[in-house]
Amino acid sequence: MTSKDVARVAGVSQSTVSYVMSGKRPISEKTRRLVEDAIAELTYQPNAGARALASQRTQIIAVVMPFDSALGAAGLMAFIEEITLAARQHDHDVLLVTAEEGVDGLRRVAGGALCDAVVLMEVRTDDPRVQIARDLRVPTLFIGVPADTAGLHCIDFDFETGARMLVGELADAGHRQVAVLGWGTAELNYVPRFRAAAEATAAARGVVLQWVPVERERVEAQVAQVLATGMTGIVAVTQLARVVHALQGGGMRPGVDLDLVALAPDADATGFPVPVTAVSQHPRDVSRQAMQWLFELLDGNHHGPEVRRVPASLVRRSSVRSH
Amino acid sequence: MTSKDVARVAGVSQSTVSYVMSGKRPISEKTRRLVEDAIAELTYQPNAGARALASQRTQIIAVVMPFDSALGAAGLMAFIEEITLAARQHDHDVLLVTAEEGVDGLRRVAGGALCDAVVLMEVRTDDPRVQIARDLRVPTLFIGVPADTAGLHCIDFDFETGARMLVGELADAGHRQVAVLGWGTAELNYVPRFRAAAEATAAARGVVLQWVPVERERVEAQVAQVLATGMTGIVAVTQLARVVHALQGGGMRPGVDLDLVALAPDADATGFPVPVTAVSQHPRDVSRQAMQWLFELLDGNHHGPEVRRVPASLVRRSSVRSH
DNA sequence: TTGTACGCGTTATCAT
DNA sequence: ATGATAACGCGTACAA
Repeated sequence: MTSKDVARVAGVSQSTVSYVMSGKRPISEKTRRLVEDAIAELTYQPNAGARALASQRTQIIAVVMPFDSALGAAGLMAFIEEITLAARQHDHDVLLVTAEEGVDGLRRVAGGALCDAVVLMEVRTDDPRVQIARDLRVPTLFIGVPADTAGLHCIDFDFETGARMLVGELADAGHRQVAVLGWGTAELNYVPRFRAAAEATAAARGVVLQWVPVERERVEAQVAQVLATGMTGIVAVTQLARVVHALQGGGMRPGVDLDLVALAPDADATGFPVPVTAVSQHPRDVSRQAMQWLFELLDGNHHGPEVRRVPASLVRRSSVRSH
Repeated sequence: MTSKDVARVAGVSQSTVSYVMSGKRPISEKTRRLVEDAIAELTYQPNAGARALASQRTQIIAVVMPFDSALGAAGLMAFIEEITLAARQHDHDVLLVTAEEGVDGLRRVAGGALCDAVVLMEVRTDDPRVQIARDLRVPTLFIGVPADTAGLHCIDFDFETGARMLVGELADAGHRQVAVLGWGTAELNYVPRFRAAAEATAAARGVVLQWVPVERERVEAQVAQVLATGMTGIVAVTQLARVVHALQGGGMRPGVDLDLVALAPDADATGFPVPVTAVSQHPRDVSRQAMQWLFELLDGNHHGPEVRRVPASLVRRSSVRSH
């Protein structure tokens, strides 16, 4: 089924069929109906390859995705879901690219004209893909803020403000020293961003901050170690479930024996007997805004390169004693 | 950068470039080097649209995916990861289609020649997409077994055997009545499959089976209700984390005060203080085998329509008292 | 072993 | 308002 067939059935020229579909030319009501009827009768659908070749537009967004993220599987799925939804709303599809393909993956999808734009997740502080992205023929959106953002479009959750809020909350509760159960890596872009802001806030508020790089399999031991020092102000930024487990194991009840705040999705923070005061990374907001921006770029609304942050907000629950 | 440019630089014809890349024609060592050097020099990459148009092959697999699955986010990610990896190994890419698009999504990607094949997840017992898939121009693989499989290619985990193993394990442990904390819906294809097998096994072993359709937010209450009946043999097929929590809350220790078996990924089953005897759905095995099959179909190895099952296996851990 | 020429199904520029 | 017609970039039958 090609547009030629439609043209034959409708008794018009092939180009008329094309113009009826694109609406880029005034068409008389009569021939419009003729063509539309033929399209319906033949259940015609334009060939994506031919359209891409002729129009230089694939209607495809490539998404470079990590498979094990500090966000967790649920966070990743939320990202993908929002991105796909937004794409479809703009008549685009989503092509999945694994982070494992690295720099080559970027080159492949952009260079081969497989896509009209790229969304890059789980950006590293010093990310080799940044270099490539700068002179790609397609607009590229970074979810995350690498060290050198010159010429880039970056958007991310405002980890800095989030860190300030969490440390501030414990400082407000009267703590003079707090432990931050932090990420074990420093490569992910937001880790140093979060950490620096947390430490600056601590310094400004006159509290001593101890950064504990959490290892997935040693959470219990590490929490026990922190508790042993008599510390009663804790910020958990990852592995919240295991941390809560470990605290309970140590006989310490959040909101009673100690104060716990977390960086975690609302679903996670409310999933425990004691709901946890937390800042959410709002993965859905981030991806929604990212896609909105991306389509503005595709529509030629040329905002220059820029770094955008999605506002942080803290929700108070019962894991911190009122004061 | 087109193959024409490469041809000019290499001093050969455009078709020679094409044949060098496809290997579908003997090429002299000399011209091969000429062409390959030119390709490298220009960092040439063939245009995907043009290639698809000429070859009638897009090198793209469409994956129709649910965003909230009974599998959980981690299970879904495992599927996507394996599918994407397998696709890349066969020089294909993955296009994401949301289950929300339903029947139209299928028609869109297949009819528009956007993809060479379709993988369909989270199939329902009575799935409207089955009808469409039968006369699609591209091979379609169902992950899951709908009621009417005539003319379809279906593959799934062997839920039937899994059910037998789990109920059998509790029967072996001497239980004369067991509660199955099951899925709350009956629409998903594997729910009735699992349930029927579980009930058949129970009947054959002379045990009374109580099927409890679990509701995400009422797990605690439902577990309490089951415990109140004095039941000490439990099969959890979903929401394992919440179930374990609820049991602990009720003061019942798996492997001590009662016997618990589960249908759950190994990672989940071992994530608790008491590791749980479980049958894993092996999402990675399922998707790997699915993709292998799919590419056999694409390569023209025409196995007829068929239903395949990925073997179940039970791993004994300490949530069941030895006997 | 290599080159020529056509077709794939659109979009878009000329004409009319 | 509509119809020819020329790209778009690649694959491949046909020639040489």
